[in-house]
Amino acid sequence: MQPTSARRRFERHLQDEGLRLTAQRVRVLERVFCTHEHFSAETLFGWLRAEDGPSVSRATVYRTLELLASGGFVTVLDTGRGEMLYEHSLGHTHHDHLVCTRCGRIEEFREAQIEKLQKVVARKHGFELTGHVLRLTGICRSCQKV
Amino acid sequence: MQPTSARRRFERHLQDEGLRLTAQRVRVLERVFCTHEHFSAETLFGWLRAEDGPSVSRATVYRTLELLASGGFVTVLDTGRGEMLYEHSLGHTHHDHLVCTRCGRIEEFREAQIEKLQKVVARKHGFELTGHVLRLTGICRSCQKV
DNA sequence: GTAAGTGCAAAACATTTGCATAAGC
DNA sequence: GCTTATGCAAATGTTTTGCACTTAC
Repeated sequence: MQPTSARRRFERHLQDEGLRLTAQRVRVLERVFCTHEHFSAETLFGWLRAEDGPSVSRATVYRTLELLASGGFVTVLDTGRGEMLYEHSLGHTHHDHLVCTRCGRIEEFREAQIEKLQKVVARKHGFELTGHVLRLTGICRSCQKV
Repeated sequence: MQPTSARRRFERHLQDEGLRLTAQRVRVLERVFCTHEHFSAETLFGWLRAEDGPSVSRATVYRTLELLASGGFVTVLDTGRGEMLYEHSLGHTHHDHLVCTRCGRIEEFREAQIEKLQKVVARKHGFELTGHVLRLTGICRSCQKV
């Protein structure tokens, strides 16, 4: 998905929800769609600060990330160490992560069968499934050689 | 696993690692093995405070939980809400969790088929699998009614 | 006796919030 | 103009840390 297309969608989303289109919201959205890495709110705030100076406040970065997450523009990935990571999600199909505990390398995977089984488990427990975190940890191919 | 047996193992573990057996460490271990619930460091600190008064400091609770986790006496469960939960793990078979995002309720499940698929995914990516985090989030039966 | 462990309070850290000001619609 | 969004700084909540004191070995 192109950044411009993301922006157009975002503008439509704001309008649909009766929210205002502000320079800060647009700037956050565009910066988010400039990167394919995973990033934290704090990291994003740092990027904006470095690139534009004090154009968007820390509070607004947090508030806008929440807005983007609820609108499906970014997905949240819980690292398991007290901070949330984000990644833009338009044009990305859902995936989970494999993390190398030695070098930190992150690979993505898709496994429909696992998704299906998760639904079965949730139903069995009477839960209405809203999301999941699946992170496989291990040693990647190149670290195994060392 | 009986608390006394856990304690014996713990004492052996400390000796093996050249660590000291202190009243605080024993008290934390015993309190941990008294409950089958999931608990946070803060909750555990509260229990100890309520039951014995100021017998173990907050810092020591945190430090001892880390010690217990690294020794495999407790496992850590990341709730995704900025706090870590713990549960004692001796004598428990492996399981994953369902978390209700409304009331915080946690249920355990075991699903061999998912575990098997995880191994397949890891092999496909050339990873040597060492662990995983699988947490399903949703709305539990009683919260759905409200 | 000495190194490891503890307690305390302060610091660190990510995130949230109250409220006055600014700005979209 | 009315209401929402922003910025700031202070508050929050959990976890970590520096350091003097205590204690297991």
